[in-house]
Amino acid sequence: MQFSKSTGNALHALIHLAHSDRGQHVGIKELSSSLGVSDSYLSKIMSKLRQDGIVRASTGASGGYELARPADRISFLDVIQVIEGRQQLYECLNANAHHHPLAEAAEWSEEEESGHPESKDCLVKKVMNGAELQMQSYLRAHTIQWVLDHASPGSIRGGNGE
Amino acid sequence: MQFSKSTGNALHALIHLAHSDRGQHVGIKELSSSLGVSDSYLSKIMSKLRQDGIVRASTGASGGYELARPADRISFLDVIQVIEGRQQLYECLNANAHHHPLAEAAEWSEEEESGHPESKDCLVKKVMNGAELQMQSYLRAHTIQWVLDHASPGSIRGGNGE
DNA sequence: CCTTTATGGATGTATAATGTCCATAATAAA
DNA sequence: TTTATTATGGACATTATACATCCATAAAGG
Repeated sequence: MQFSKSTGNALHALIHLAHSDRGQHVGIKELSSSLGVSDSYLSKIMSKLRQDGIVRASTGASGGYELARPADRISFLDVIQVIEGRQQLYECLNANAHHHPLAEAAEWSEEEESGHPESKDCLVKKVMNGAELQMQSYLRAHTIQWVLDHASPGSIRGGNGE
Repeated sequence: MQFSKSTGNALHALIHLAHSDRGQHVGIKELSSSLGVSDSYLSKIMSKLRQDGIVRASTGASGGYELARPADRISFLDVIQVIEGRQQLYECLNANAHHHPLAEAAEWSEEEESGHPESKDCLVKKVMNGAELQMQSYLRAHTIQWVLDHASPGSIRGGNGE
Protein backbone atom coordinates (compact mmCIF):
# COMPACT_ATOMS: atom_id res chain seq x y z
CA MET A 1 0.00 0.00 0.00
CA GLN A 2 1.59 3.20 -1.15
CA PHE A 3 0.64 6.56 -2.54
CA SER A 4 1.14 6.60 -6.28
CA LYS A 5 3.94 8.59 -7.85
CA SER A 6 1.24 10.59 -9.61
CA THR A 7 0.11 11.94 -6.27
CA GLY A 8 3.62 13.09 -5.44
CA ASN A 9 3.98 14.73 -8.82
CA ALA A 10 0.60 16.43 -8.47
CA LEU A 11 1.64 17.91 -5.13
CA HIS A 12 4.97 19.13 -6.44
CA ALA A 13 3.31 20.65 -9.49
CA LEU A 14 0.86 22.53 -7.28
CA ILE A 15 3.70 23.81 -5.12
CA HIS A 16 5.32 25.10 -8.26
CA LEU A 17 2.11 26.82 -9.32
CA ALA A 18 1.62 28.30 -5.88
CA HIS A 19 5.10 29.74 -6.03
CA SER A 20 4.57 31.33 -9.43
CA ASP A 21 1.07 32.43 -8.55
CA ARG A 22 0.72 36.05 -9.57
CA GLY A 23 -2.25 35.37 -11.78
CA GLN A 24 0.29 33.97 -14.20
CA HIS A 25 -0.15 30.81 -16.20
CA VAL A 26 2.50 28.13 -16.12
CA GLY A 27 2.80 25.83 -19.13
CA ILE A 28 3.02 22.07 -18.98
CA LYS A 29 6.58 22.16 -20.31
CA GLU A 30 7.86 24.31 -17.48
CA LEU A 31 6.09 22.10 -14.96
CA SER A 32 7.21 18.79 -16.43
CA SER A 33 10.84 19.79 -16.88
CA SER A 34 10.84 21.13 -13.35
CA LEU A 35 9.64 17.78 -12.02
CA GLY A 36 11.75 15.73 -14.41
CA VAL A 37 8.81 13.90 -16.00
CA SER A 38 7.40 13.90 -19.53
CA ASP A 39 4.78 16.48 -20.40
CA SER A 40 2.42 13.86 -21.81
CA TYR A 41 2.45 12.11 -18.48
CA LEU A 42 2.07 15.21 -16.34
CA SER A 43 -0.71 16.58 -18.51
CA LYS A 44 -2.89 13.63 -17.50
CA ILE A 45 -2.36 14.56 -13.87
CA MET A 46 -3.04 18.24 -14.47
CA SER A 47 -6.17 17.36 -16.37
CA LYS A 48 -7.53 15.50 -13.36
CA LEU A 49 -6.71 18.43 -11.11
CA ARG A 50 -8.59 20.70 -13.48
CA GLN A 51 -11.67 18.46 -13.63
CA ASP A 52 -11.81 18.59 -9.87
CA GLY A 53 -11.46 22.35 -9.69
CA ILE A 54 -8.02 22.42 -8.09
CA VAL A 55 -6.44 24.29 -11.01
CA ARG A 56 -7.68 26.27 -13.98
CA ALA A 57 -6.29 25.77 -17.47
CA SER A 58 -6.24 28.02 -20.50
CA THR A 59 -5.22 27.09 -24.03
CA GLY A 60 -3.45 29.19 -26.57
CA ALA A 61 -0.20 31.10 -26.51
CA SER A 62 0.79 32.19 -23.02
CA GLY A 63 -1.78 29.78 -21.66
CA GLY A 64 -1.17 27.14 -19.05
CA TYR A 65 -2.23 26.38 -15.50
CA GLU A 66 -2.92 28.38 -12.38
CA LEU A 67 -4.36 27.54 -8.99
CA ALA A 68 -8.14 27.76 -8.95
CA ARG A 69 -8.14 28.97 -5.35
CA PRO A 70 -5.65 30.22 -2.77
CA ALA A 71 -2.94 27.78 -1.75
CA ASP A 72 -4.18 27.75 1.83
CA ARG A 73 -7.46 26.26 0.63
CA ILE A 74 -5.84 23.36 -1.22
CA SER A 75 -5.14 20.62 1.26
CA PHE A 76 -3.05 17.50 0.76
CA LEU A 77 -6.26 15.55 1.22
CA ASP A 78 -7.89 17.39 -1.67
CA VAL A 79 -5.07 16.45 -3.98
CA ILE A 80 -4.79 12.86 -2.81
CA GLN A 81 -8.50 12.25 -3.26
CA VAL A 82 -8.38 13.57 -6.81
CA ILE A 83 -5.45 11.41 -7.86
CA GLU A 84 -5.98 8.28 -5.78
CA GLY A 85 -9.75 8.35 -5.94
CA ARG A 86 -12.23 8.62 -3.11
CA GLN A 87 -12.59 4.93 -2.33
CA GLN A 88 -12.04 3.97 1.26
CA LEU A 89 -8.76 2.43 2.38
CA TYR A 90 -10.58 -0.73 3.38
CA GLU A 91 -13.69 -2.37 2.01
CA CYS A 92 -15.35 -5.41 3.48
CA LEU A 93 -14.41 -8.54 1.64
CA ASN A 94 -17.56 -10.38 0.62
CA ALA A 95 -20.48 -8.15 1.46
CA ASN A 96 -20.32 -9.49 5.00
CA ALA A 97 -21.18 -12.96 3.77
CA HIS A 98 -18.19 -14.74 5.27
CA HIS A 99 -17.13 -12.71 8.27
CA HIS A 100 -16.56 -14.51 11.46
CA PRO A 101 -19.50 -13.64 13.70
CA LEU A 102 -17.14 -12.14 16.23
CA ALA A 103 -16.18 -9.50 13.73
CA GLU A 104 -19.70 -8.21 13.40
CA ALA A 105 -20.24 -4.91 15.10
CA ALA A 106 -22.90 -4.79 17.76
CA GLU A 107 -25.69 -2.68 16.33
CA TRP A 108 -26.63 -1.28 19.71
CA SER A 109 -23.10 -0.25 20.70
CA GLU A 110 -22.69 3.03 22.55
CA GLU A 111 -21.30 5.32 19.87
CA GLU A 112 -23.71 4.05 17.29
CA GLU A 113 -27.06 4.52 18.99
CA SER A 114 -27.59 7.67 16.95
CA GLY A 115 -28.34 5.42 14.02
CA HIS A 116 -25.32 5.97 11.82
CA PRO A 117 -25.34 3.85 8.68
CA GLU A 118 -21.97 2.30 9.51
CA SER A 119 -23.57 0.42 12.38
CA LYS A 120 -23.74 -2.69 10.27
CA ASP A 121 -20.09 -2.63 9.25
CA CYS A 122 -17.84 -5.30 10.62
CA LEU A 123 -15.45 -4.34 13.36
CA VAL A 124 -12.41 -4.78 11.15
CA LYS A 125 -13.78 -2.14 8.85
CA LYS A 126 -14.61 0.04 11.80
CA VAL A 127 -11.00 0.05 12.96
CA MET A 128 -9.65 0.58 9.46
CA ASN A 129 -12.02 3.48 8.87
CA GLY A 130 -11.00 5.00 12.18
CA ALA A 131 -7.38 4.83 11.11
CA GLU A 132 -8.20 6.39 7.79
CA LEU A 133 -10.05 9.26 9.45
CA GLN A 134 -7.02 9.94 11.65
CA MET A 135 -4.83 10.19 8.58
CA GLN A 136 -7.33 12.31 6.70
CA SER A 137 -7.68 14.86 9.45
CA TYR A 138 -3.91 15.36 9.35
CA LEU A 139 -3.90 15.65 5.57
CA ARG A 140 -6.80 18.07 5.66
CA ALA A 141 -4.89 20.32 8.04
CA HIS A 142 -1.85 20.57 5.78
CA THR A 143 -2.13 22.71 2.68
CA ILE A 144 0.03 23.74 -0.23
CA GLN A 145 0.48 27.04 1.58
CA TRP A 146 1.86 25.14 4.59
CA VAL A 147 4.72 23.92 2.40
CA LEU A 148 5.48 27.45 1.24
CA ASP A 149 5.40 28.68 4.82
CA HIS A 150 7.84 26.03 6.00
CA ALA A 151 10.26 26.19 3.08
CA SER A 152 13.86 27.07 3.67
CA PRO A 153 14.30 30.87 3.32
CA GLY A 154 17.10 30.32 0.84
CA SER A 155 14.58 28.87 -1.57
CA ILE A 156 12.27 31.88 -1.49
CA ARG A 157 12.98 34.20 -4.34
CA GLY A 158 11.12 35.94 -7.09
CA GLY A 159 11.81 33.91 -10.19
CA ASN A 160 11.50 30.22 -10.66
CA GLY A 161 14.28 28.27 -9.07
CA GLU A 162 15.33 25.84 -11.78
CA MET B 1 -4.44 3.29 -2.60
CA GLN B 2 -6.15 0.53 -0.67
CA PHE B 3 -5.36 -2.17 1.80
CA SER B 4 -5.09 -5.50 0.01
CA LYS B 5 -7.73 -8.17 0.46
CA SER B 6 -5.01 -10.32 1.95
CA THR B 7 -4.76 -7.94 4.89
CA GLY B 8 -8.48 -8.20 5.51
CA ASN B 9 -8.33 -11.98 5.32
CA ALA B 10 -5.35 -12.09 7.66
CA LEU B 11 -7.20 -10.02 10.24
CA HIS B 12 -10.32 -12.15 10.00
CA ALA B 13 -8.28 -15.34 10.26
CA LEU B 14 -6.60 -14.04 13.41
CA ILE B 15 -9.96 -13.12 14.91
CA HIS B 16 -11.08 -16.67 14.26
CA LEU B 17 -7.95 -18.03 15.94
CA ALA B 18 -8.37 -15.72 18.90
CA HIS B 19 -11.89 -16.96 19.33
CA SER B 20 -10.90 -20.61 19.29
CA ASP B 21 -7.82 -19.98 21.36
CA ARG B 22 -7.71 -22.56 24.10
CA GLY B 23 -4.30 -23.82 23.10
CA GLN B 24 -6.11 -25.51 20.24
CA HIS B 25 -4.87 -25.67 16.70
CA VAL B 26 -7.12 -24.60 13.88
CA GLY B 27 -6.51 -26.14 10.47
CA ILE B 28 -6.27 -24.20 7.24
CA LYS B 29 -9.47 -25.79 5.96
CA GLU B 30 -11.56 -24.55 8.83
CA LEU B 31 -10.06 -21.08 8.44
CA SER B 32 -10.42 -20.87 4.67
CA SER B 33 -13.99 -22.20 4.56
CA SER B 34 -14.88 -19.79 7.33
CA LEU B 35 -13.56 -16.87 5.28
CA GLY B 36 -14.84 -18.20 1.98
CA VAL B 37 -11.44 -18.34 0.29
CA SER B 38 -9.36 -21.22 -1.02
CA ASP B 39 -6.97 -22.91 1.38
CA SER B 40 -4.05 -22.60 -1.03
CA TYR B 41 -4.54 -18.85 -1.03
CA LEU B 42 -5.00 -18.47 2.70
CA SER B 43 -2.03 -20.70 3.48
CA LYS B 44 0.27 -18.13 1.87
CA ILE B 45 -1.12 -15.51 4.18
CA MET B 46 -0.81 -17.72 7.24
CA SER B 47 2.74 -18.58 6.27
CA LYS B 48 3.67 -14.91 6.30
CA LEU B 49 2.05 -14.47 9.69
CA ARG B 50 4.07 -17.40 10.98
CA GLN B 51 7.36 -16.08 9.62
CA ASP B 52 6.72 -12.86 11.47
CA GLY B 53 5.88 -14.56 14.73
CA ILE B 54 2.19 -13.64 14.81
CA VAL B 55 1.03 -17.25 14.76
CA ARG B 56 2.58 -20.64 15.37
CA ALA B 57 1.99 -23.59 13.07
CA SER B 58 2.27 -27.30 13.63
CA THR B 59 2.14 -30.04 11.03
CA GLY B 60 0.67 -33.47 11.29
CA ALA B 61 -2.74 -34.72 12.26
CA SER B 62 -4.57 -32.35 14.60
CA GLY B 63 -2.05 -29.72 13.65
CA GLY B 64 -2.84 -26.22 12.47
CA TYR B 65 -2.43 -22.65 13.63
CA GLU B 66 -2.64 -20.84 16.94
CA LEU B 67 -1.82 -17.32 18.04
CA ALA B 68 1.81 -16.95 19.05
CA ARG B 69 0.94 -14.41 21.74
CA PRO B 70 -2.17 -13.09 23.49
CA ALA B 71 -4.71 -11.36 21.27
CA ASP B 72 -4.23 -8.10 23.14
CA ARG B 73 -0.62 -8.01 21.98
CA ILE B 74 -1.43 -8.40 18.29
CA SER B 75 -2.27 -4.99 16.90
CA PHE B 76 -3.81 -4.17 13.55
CA LEU B 77 -0.54 -2.43 12.73
CA ASP B 78 1.41 -5.65 13.35
CA VAL B 79 -0.74 -7.54 10.89
CA ILE B 80 -0.81 -4.82 8.26
CA GLN B 81 2.95 -4.46 8.30
CA VAL B 82 3.40 -8.18 7.80
CA ILE B 83 1.03 -8.42 4.84
CA GLU B 84 1.51 -5.02 3.20
CA GLY B 85 5.21 -4.72 3.94
CA ARG B 86 7.00 -2.10 5.99
CA GLN B 87 7.65 0.42 3.24
CA GLN B 88 6.49 3.94 3.93
CA LEU B 89 3.27 5.24 2.43
CA TYR B 90 5.22 7.89 0.51
CA GLU B 91 8.72 7.87 -0.90
CA CYS B 92 10.39 10.83 -2.51
CA LEU B 93 10.23 10.65 -6.26
CA ASN B 94 13.71 11.10 -7.65
CA ALA B 95 16.09 11.10 -4.73
CA ASN B 96 15.35 14.81 -4.33
CA ALA B 97 16.86 15.54 -7.73
CA HIS B 98 13.88 17.31 -9.20
CA HIS B 99 11.98 18.77 -6.30
CA HIS B 100 10.99 22.34 -6.53
CA PRO B 101 13.28 24.24 -4.16
CA LEU B 102 10.27 25.38 -2.18
CA ALA B 103 9.54 21.81 -1.24
CA GLU B 104 12.89 21.35 0.47
CA ALA B 105 12.67 21.30 4.22
CA ALA B 106 14.67 23.87 6.10
CA GLU B 107 17.41 21.96 7.85
CA TRP B 108 17.47 24.35 10.76
CA SER B 109 13.71 24.34 11.39
CA GLU B 110 12.51 24.34 14.98
CA GLU B 111 11.42 20.77 15.48
CA GLU B 112 14.45 19.42 13.73
CA GLU B 113 17.28 21.08 15.60
CA SER B 114 17.78 17.88 17.55
CA GLY B 115 19.41 16.49 14.45
CA HIS B 116 16.85 13.97 13.30
CA PRO B 117 17.80 12.24 10.06
CA GLU B 118 14.56 13.26 8.35
CA SER B 119 15.73 16.86 8.29
CA LYS B 120 16.76 16.52 4.68
CA ASP B 121 13.47 15.09 3.53
CA CYS B 122 11.33 17.27 1.34
CA LEU B 123 8.31 18.89 2.93
CA VAL B 124 5.88 16.79 0.91
CA LYS B 125 7.37 13.69 2.43
CA LYS B 126 7.30 15.29 5.84
CA VAL B 127 3.55 15.83 5.63
CA MET B 128 2.91 12.38 4.23
CA ASN B 129 4.97 10.76 6.95
CA GLY B 130 3.12 12.76 9.57
CA ALA B 131 -0.16 11.48 8.19
CA GLU B 132 1.14 7.93 8.21
CA LEU B 133 2.22 8.22 11.83
CA GLN B 134 -1.24 9.41 12.79
CA MET B 135 -2.78 6.37 11.17
CA GLN B 136 -0.21 4.00 12.65
CA SER B 137 -0.76 5.18 16.19
CA TYR B 138 -4.45 4.41 15.79
CA LEU B 139 -3.75 0.99 14.32
CA ARG B 140 -1.23 0.24 17.07
CA ALA B 141 -3.86 0.99 19.70
CA HIS B 142 -6.39 -1.45 18.26
CA THR B 143 -5.75 -5.15 18.74
CA ILE B 144 -7.39 -8.44 17.84
CA GLN B 145 -8.61 -8.51 21.43
CA TRP B 146 -10.31 -5.15 20.87
CA VAL B 147 -12.49 -6.80 18.22
CA LEU B 148 -13.43 -9.61 20.60
CA ASP B 149 -14.25 -7.11 23.32
CA HIS B 150 -16.53 -5.10 21.06
CA ALA B 151 -18.28 -7.97 19.35
CA SER B 152 -22.01 -8.30 19.61
CA PRO B 153 -22.85 -10.49 22.65
CA GLY B 154 -25.02 -12.70 20.48
CA SER B 155 -21.91 -13.76 18.62
CA ILE B 156 -20.06 -14.93 21.71
CA ARG B 157 -20.48 -18.62 22.17
CA GLY B 158 -18.34 -21.66 22.66
CA GLY B 159 -18.25 -23.33 19.27
CA ASN B 160 -17.43 -21.83 15.94
CA GLY B 161 -20.21 -19.83 14.45
CA GLU B 162 -20.36 -21.07 10.87
C1' DC C 1 3.53 -46.87 7.53
C1' DC C 2 0.03 -43.83 6.30
C1' DT C 3 -2.77 -39.97 6.91
C1' DT C 4 -2.94 -35.27 7.97
C1' DT C 5 -1.17 -30.87 7.76
C1' DA C 6 1.81 -26.87 6.67
C1' DT C 7 5.52 -25.06 3.37
C1' DG C 8 7.40 -22.99 -0.54
C1' DG C 9 8.38 -22.91 -5.53
C1' DA C 10 6.57 -22.23 -9.89
C1' DT C 11 3.20 -20.50 -12.55
C1' DG C 12 -0.89 -18.28 -14.50
C1' DT C 13 -4.28 -14.48 -14.54
C1' DA C 14 -6.38 -9.99 -13.51
C1' DT C 15 -6.03 -5.43 -12.41
C1' DA C 16 -3.93 -1.17 -11.70
C1' DA C 17 -0.13 2.09 -12.36
C1' DT C 18 2.87 4.13 -15.45
C1' DG C 19 4.11 6.21 -19.60
C1' DT C 20 3.75 7.50 -24.72
C1' DC C 21 1.67 9.01 -29.10
C1' DC C 22 -1.49 11.43 -31.81
C1' DA C 23 -5.58 13.85 -33.47
C1' DT C 24 -8.35 17.61 -31.91
C1' DA C 25 -9.99 21.88 -30.00
C1' DA C 26 -9.33 26.30 -28.11
C1' DT C 27 -7.03 30.56 -27.67
C1' DA C 28 -3.76 34.46 -28.00
C1' DA C 29 -0.72 36.82 -30.84
C1' DA C 30 0.89 38.28 -35.27
C1' DT D 1 -7.65 35.53 -40.46
C1' DT D 2 -3.86 32.96 -40.21
C1' DT D 3 -0.45 30.85 -37.29
C1' DA D 4 1.81 29.26 -33.43
C1' DT D 5 0.91 27.68 -28.92
C1' DT D 6 -1.30 25.12 -25.56
C1' DA D 7 -4.41 21.88 -23.21
C1' DT D 8 -7.49 17.66 -23.92
C1' DG D 9 -8.74 13.05 -24.30
C1' DG D 10 -8.65 8.56 -26.67
C1' DA D 11 -5.97 4.69 -27.72
C1' DC D 12 -2.35 2.06 -26.73
C1' DA D 13 1.97 -0.26 -24.79
C1' DT D 14 4.44 -1.44 -20.78
C1' DT D 15 5.39 -2.73 -16.50
C1' DA D 16 4.33 -3.83 -11.54
C1' DT D 17 1.49 -5.72 -8.20
C1' DA D 18 -2.25 -8.34 -6.35
C1' DC D 19 -4.72 -12.42 -6.64
C1' DA D 20 -5.06 -17.23 -7.09
C1' DT D 21 -3.92 -22.14 -8.09
C1' DC D 22 -1.25 -26.44 -8.40
C1' DC D 23 2.12 -29.56 -6.95
C1' DA D 24 6.11 -31.66 -4.75
C1' DT D 25 8.00 -31.79 -0.23
C1' DA D 26 8.58 -32.07 4.69
C1' DA D 27 7.01 -32.81 9.28
C1' DA D 28 4.30 -34.85 12.79
C1' DG D 29 0.57 -37.83 14.95
C1' DG D 30 -1.95 -42.10 15.05
